[in-house]
Amino acid sequence: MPKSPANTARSKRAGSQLTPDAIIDASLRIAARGSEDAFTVRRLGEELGADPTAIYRHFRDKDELLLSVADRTLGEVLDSIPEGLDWKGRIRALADGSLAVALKYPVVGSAMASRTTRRPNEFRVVELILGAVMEAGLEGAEAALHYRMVADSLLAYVGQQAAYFLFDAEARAADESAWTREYRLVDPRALPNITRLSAELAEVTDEQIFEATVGALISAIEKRAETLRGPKRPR
Amino acid sequence: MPKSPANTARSKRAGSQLTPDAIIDASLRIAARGSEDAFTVRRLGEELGADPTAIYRHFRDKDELLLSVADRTLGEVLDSIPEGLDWKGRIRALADGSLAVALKYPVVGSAMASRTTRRPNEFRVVELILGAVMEAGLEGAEAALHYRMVADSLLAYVGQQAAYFLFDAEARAADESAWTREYRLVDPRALPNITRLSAELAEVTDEQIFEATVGALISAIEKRAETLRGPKRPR
DNA sequence: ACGATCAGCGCAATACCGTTGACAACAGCA
DNA sequence: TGCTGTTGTCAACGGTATTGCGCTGATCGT
Repeated sequence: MPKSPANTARSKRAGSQLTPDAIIDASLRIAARGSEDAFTVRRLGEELGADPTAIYRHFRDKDELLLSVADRTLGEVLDSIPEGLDWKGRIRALADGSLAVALKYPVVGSAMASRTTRRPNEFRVVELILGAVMEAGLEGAEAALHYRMVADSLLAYVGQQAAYFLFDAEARAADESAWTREYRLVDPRALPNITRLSAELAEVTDEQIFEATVGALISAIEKRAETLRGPKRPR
Repeated sequence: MPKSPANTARSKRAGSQLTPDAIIDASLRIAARGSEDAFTVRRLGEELGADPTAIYRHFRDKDELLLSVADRTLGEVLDSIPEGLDWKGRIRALADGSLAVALKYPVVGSAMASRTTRRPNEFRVVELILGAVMEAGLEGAEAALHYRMVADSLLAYVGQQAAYFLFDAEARAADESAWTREYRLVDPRALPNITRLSAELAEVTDEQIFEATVGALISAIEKRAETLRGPKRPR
């Protein structure tokens, strides 16, 4: 019963066509097709040219596969972050990279928004954010709290964007035109602010919103660090 | 054979036992049971004492039902916000109320995080947030942008919390103990920050994180309003 | 007052989905 | 050579949302 003793000496005769990595690759190919192609076990089998259920020889269930896929994409994000940035730059790079990869593989981004993979690359992300908030000047419980703020907010936001992106283009277009249209048709007496700002509301872009959100998180860290540093020498 | 003798009174034109409101009520009862009871069409039929497919006489599909349910809960949130609060108070009340109701009906909260209902109560929320950011001193495109920042961030965060809450208690407990356990077992050379802060990381509470996040959003609005107001009279 | 209409409901069936158990082929080892 | 365990295939199960058909009973027109 060589169930899973660590030795295994993988060199010898990996008699299988299917490897975890190959399955993850195929999953990413499907995920990259977004809403045009559902990410199902059967579809995955097709992509691999194998029986769908063969996947269960390598992953306990679809959830475990998804976690592995998510960890791979997390690695993509981390590797895209250049060296030598200051703490704000690292957080911005992490945010931008996360959003980009979540929109590239929307199914993964949306499914993992409320999960924790507990795999290697997740720890690297934690380490990165913690390092950033500590460089900003926070310590101990304050650093831990602000790490969670950044991580949770970012993950939630990015996951939500991915889920929204997963709507097929048709439904999304209807959704957005409805916004601009219905905002103008609203009762001006009951909803004066919407009426007044209907034009501006229609013109806000996702990029602006994301930038503002990330900026808010960074400012919060900065401000907290200043407050904690300041009391001896009030400015 | 009329299904159940109960209704009768229903004067005219309401020969049906099932009404949209009754279905929404039943949906909320199921949703309130969280992860103990899946929110499926079949279960809903059971709850109503009717055939599951009868629901389709009142809602086009499950999605439309969910949107209606979500709008009802949005109303709950809005009605819980007291009069006479300043803009910060109103945003905090909206945030707290949204989180509370999303945790009360986690299935609804998680499913609607990336959707827009385009129903009456959603407009009321938009109006409320817009009013708040304008009272804070923002106008036009700036007001629209910061409304979206607050709305999107809040919805995403709250939805993510609801989704996480939906994990059954067993899995969640394993998840959390794993956090505290694995953070201590991590390689201290590769991940020094995690190692150093493992104790503090385990002690951060959800309430602290939510408070910090909402505070960051409010601060961002305040700061932006100051910047825009300030240029003539730099402090 | 009576018959026609028709909305609301139950029932059976459809098309998916993830997952499992039994079986066959095949590699490595004794 | 035969044993054993891994890996892929196949068929099937129980779950999901949804749809088409037929019945029934209340409503309405006459």
